[in-house]
Amino acid sequence: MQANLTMKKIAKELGVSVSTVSRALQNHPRIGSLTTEKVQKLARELHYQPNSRAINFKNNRSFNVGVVLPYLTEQFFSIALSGIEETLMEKGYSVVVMQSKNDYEREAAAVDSLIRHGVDGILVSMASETYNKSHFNNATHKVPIVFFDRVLKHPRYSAVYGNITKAAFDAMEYLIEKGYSDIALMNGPNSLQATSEREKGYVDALKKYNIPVDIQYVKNLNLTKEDTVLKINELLDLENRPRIILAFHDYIALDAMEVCKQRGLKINQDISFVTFSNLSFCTYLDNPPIATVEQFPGELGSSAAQLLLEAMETPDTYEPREIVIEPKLIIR
Amino acid sequence: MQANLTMKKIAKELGVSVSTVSRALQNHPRIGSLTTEKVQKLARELHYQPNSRAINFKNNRSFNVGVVLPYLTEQFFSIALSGIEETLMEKGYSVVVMQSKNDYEREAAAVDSLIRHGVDGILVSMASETYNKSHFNNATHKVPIVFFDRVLKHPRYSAVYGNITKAAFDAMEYLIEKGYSDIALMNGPNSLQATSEREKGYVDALKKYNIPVDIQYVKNLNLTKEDTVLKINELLDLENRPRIILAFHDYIALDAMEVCKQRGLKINQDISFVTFSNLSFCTYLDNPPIATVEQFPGELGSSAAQLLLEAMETPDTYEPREIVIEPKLIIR
DNA sequence: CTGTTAGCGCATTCAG
DNA sequence: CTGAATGCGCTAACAG
Repeated sequence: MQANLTMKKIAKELGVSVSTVSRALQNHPRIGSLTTEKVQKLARELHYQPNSRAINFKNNRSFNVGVVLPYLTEQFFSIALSGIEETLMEKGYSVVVMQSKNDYEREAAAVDSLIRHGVDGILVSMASETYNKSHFNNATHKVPIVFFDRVLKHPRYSAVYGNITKAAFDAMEYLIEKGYSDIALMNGPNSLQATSEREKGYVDALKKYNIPVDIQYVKNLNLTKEDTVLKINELLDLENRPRIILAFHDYIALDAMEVCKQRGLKINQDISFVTFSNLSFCTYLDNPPIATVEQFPGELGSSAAQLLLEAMETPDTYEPREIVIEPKLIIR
Repeated sequence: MQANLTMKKIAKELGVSVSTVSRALQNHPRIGSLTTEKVQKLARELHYQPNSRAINFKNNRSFNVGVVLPYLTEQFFSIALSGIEETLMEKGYSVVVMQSKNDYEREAAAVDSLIRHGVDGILVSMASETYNKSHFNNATHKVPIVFFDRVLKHPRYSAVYGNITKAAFDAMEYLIEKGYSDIALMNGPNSLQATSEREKGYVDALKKYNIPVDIQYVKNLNLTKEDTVLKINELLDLENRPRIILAFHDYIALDAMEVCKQRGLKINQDISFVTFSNLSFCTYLDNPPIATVEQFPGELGSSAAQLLLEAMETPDTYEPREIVIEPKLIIR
């Protein structure tokens, strides 16, 4: 564990100066080929590794990028992270990851910690409990920030997100055209931008087909299982209970399905689901959601990473902007 | 994006020396409380942030830890990573993550890249295709390495892993006591240590109950879907096809179940499954595996992180060692 | 072609 | 109590 083989030692060993070693190691043209050879040979023999901390320091770059997301254990985010990692790795960057657990304090601490750890840029998918944006403002004075999926829409920031309004509209239109009615919406928390967008798509589609919007059919969830159980029960207790439920994501649908089954309803017969995410395991269900909106989390992540790369590598010409990834309705 | 507010500037501003600023900022006792106050006030107003790259350089520490694992998108690993992140975050470390995609070259490149990025330690869950260990040997000269789950057993390295032999034995014993016979094993790739351990537990249990080991019942898979389909078909083609299948993990079981259904077999009636992982969504299946071995990936990750912390913080007294996490058989 | 020097930001030792 | 000087490892401008 000797991390202290510096150029100085190999310079002394060879009786040359440190700068000669430095130059020889980077194949500087103005160094004699004999010297270069000699230096490189010894460096190899001694397993010389340049001290990255010194280089980071000197260049004021770390080639590290921070990622802050709600939960690593949610497949949506781990897929996004995977896309991020692949994109950045190709360009020689490493990914430093932190979980906010949807908590504002943790998110602020994570952003702060990343800055202190010296990352060159930050990717964020916001915590649902984030009510105050000052931690982003502070951070953006030091490094560029790009949001993905759970974005902060503001001219100062770049953001990559799915067109949720259209996705919701398309899903509704598909269902309505298919002849379904009594469609309820189990939406996300108020704090998420996507929640109002999803509601808009839902309402727009109903309006287009002159179907009255029943306010009782629209529920916002806080994403805990208890709340899901509560809200699905409320929906099932309505005198005209919904035939179809548009669910925030697959896990909400699965939890709701359980309640339905307990109450004696047959899935995809008495009641069906459409979800906003396409988790691989749903194909294994005997009665999966009849349709699902694929949001391409890997693309979201890698597009955000691309934007960040641009922001980091050409900061002078970089202008914050938004990229919209079109989700795709998948009929099962 | 001005990342260049140094102590020098605040020293000049206040007409004191840089060293005074440095000391004031760390509440050095030998600095006048007025000066300290004055310095800290200005630092706060100017949003002074110490340059972490300079500090890393000076202390020869980065408080970054590298994690190399096969796939972020596999829930087992994302849960492990989550455990790692939680444990390290508490101690002020950040996590740099890289995927090996089970490829030796990528794994070696990842380890190398982490070293170059200046991490203080590395956690590894080995790629299944890793045949050469020299990248670990090189790395361990610079920073400590701890393996988790897919471990390299060697006195030089610490490792945290599940007791797979016992888990397999327990699962088998449960099945045998329950009266099941004709139990097949869809195991992992040869390259994984756990594969032979699982086979040992399987064989040991059969021997204990004087049941002959049928070599045709034991299949090693390469974890591609095609191979899974191939091997389950081979098993189903046997004249006495298995009644129970012990599967490497849930996704193998799910893919195998599909084939079974296509061939007209009823799951949990004609054929049942037991798996080596407890993925949350299995509880939503209509016919889930009848039992599963919970391996506590989060614990594996956080225990490995603990060992690494010890190795990094008290390198002089640290001795590599192994921690075994006992898996738990969960009957559904 | 190669050596000397300076400097990145900070902590620390040595002087006052 | 405070300032000046030093050095971490490396690169690069400046001199030969």
